Amino acid sequence: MTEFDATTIQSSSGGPVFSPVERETVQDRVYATLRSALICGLLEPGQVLTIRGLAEQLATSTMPVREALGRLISEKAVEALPNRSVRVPPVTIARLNDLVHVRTMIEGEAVAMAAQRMTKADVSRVRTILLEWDRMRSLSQEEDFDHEMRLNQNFHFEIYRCCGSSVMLPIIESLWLQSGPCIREAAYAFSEAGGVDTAHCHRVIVDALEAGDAGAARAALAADIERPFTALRQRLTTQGARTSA
Amino acid sequence: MTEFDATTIQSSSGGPVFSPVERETVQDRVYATLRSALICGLLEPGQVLTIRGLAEQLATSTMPVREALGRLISEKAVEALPNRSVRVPPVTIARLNDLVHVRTMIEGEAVAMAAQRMTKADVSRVRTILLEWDRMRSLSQEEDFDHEMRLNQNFHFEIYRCCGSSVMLPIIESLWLQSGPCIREAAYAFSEAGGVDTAHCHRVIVDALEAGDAGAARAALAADIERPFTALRQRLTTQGARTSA
DNA sequence: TCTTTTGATCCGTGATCACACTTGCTTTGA
DNA sequence: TCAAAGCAAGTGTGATCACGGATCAAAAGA
Repeated sequence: MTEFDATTIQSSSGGPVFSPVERETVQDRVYATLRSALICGLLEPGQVLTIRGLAEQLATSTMPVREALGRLISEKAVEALPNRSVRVPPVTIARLNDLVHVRTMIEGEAVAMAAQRMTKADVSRVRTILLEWDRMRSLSQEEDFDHEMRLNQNFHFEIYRCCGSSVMLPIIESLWLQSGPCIREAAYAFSEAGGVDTAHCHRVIVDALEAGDAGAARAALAADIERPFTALRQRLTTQGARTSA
Repeated sequence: MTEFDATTIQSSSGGPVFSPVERETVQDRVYATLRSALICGLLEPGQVLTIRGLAEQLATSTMPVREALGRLISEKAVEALPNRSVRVPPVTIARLNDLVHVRTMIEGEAVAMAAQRMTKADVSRVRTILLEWDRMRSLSQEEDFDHEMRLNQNFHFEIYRCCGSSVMLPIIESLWLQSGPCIREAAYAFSEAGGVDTAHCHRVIVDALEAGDAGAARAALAADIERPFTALRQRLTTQGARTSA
């Protein structure tokens, strides 16, 4: 099985020339689009999504959309109302605290595991993301939230991928999907309070990873997760029942 | 909103007569059927599932089946092969260790949280399940694995429901879905080694919950999760590549 | 006898349609 | 003027069909 057939095309170095082409279905593209929109917070909490509406916007039939929505529902990224319509979950303080607690526990374990498994190459790959981040900050004065959130996501998942648990990764992805709609607002709220600490936080994490200090990495990540949510929590408690309608 | 309309039918005691009827779609029934089969280990690891085949067995069209399978795929209960066919994930030692580790962490946190929140009524409800278990064991000499696994599931989730985290519950359900196909074989393997300790384990858990001792509850649960898997792990290492084909 | 090719069959994907239910607005009545 | 009935547009669910790709077995060739 691990041997190549006699007819397998090989390069002069002995390796195979072609890697399998990826076959992306329409459903996959729809799912990826919605998922990205959810994680980046482009969809407002409480917003109702209709199959036909999304199908029209995405210029497909209803079929790929309903299956993509079904996947998102079972990942708790969107919720199915008893009317059988679906909406992105509204943000409440209870749900916020719940998400922060679970994320701290699970992602904390992931970085702790990663800290004891990451090679020098792994760490330097993560540092590269931080460098790109710094360059972006210095170049563009106006803040590009979409790019920043994508870099943040890459930073974290580059680490999580090193934890060695293929069971944990999908769980963490689901948690990010659930906290995505909050995060955007949280990022805004936090940016006002001064977002430079985020970079500092990330640097502490990488240092801990490089030193193989699992406890320090876990603590630094906990701070990183907790920080934007405290700002959002304050905003929710003060202006109260705005999103509860 | 909390007031009844003037036209709301009320009983003589003042309460409403009718509660909302549940609307179960075909897709929900298909999903529930597959899910139950998966958790109870009725489906063999590595087995390939076809949409048309399941639709024929369940006497429906392909539509509800493909959507139910889509949900199960995104919950990692089954896996999608590059051929676009789906199968029950095969059992490997690495996956086994991964599942045990993650389950111990997450479910351990859940029982620890539950230990500090459960009321006397909650604890007695859990004890009732153990009593039913004892009665079942004493009555039928031949072992009814299906019933036993359902009681085990009820026991654990009755506790987890008390942890107060609506984010954790779906994650734990997904983990059970993933370890279901292994568990059946593990239960067989463990039953030979003497399964009376399971009842003891559960009793220790309930005692810890009643005392509100989070640490003891977590430790007892960890032992409960670990035990059947060690037997299965031994079996896999000895007879080796049986399921790897 | 073994390899290769060809053909039929099966399967997943996506499109389209019919049906039942919900929703929101208009009309009708007091 | 207001509330209730009625109507119409919109939505999710499920069935059916067409199309492209995958799989497997039989047949043709070396």
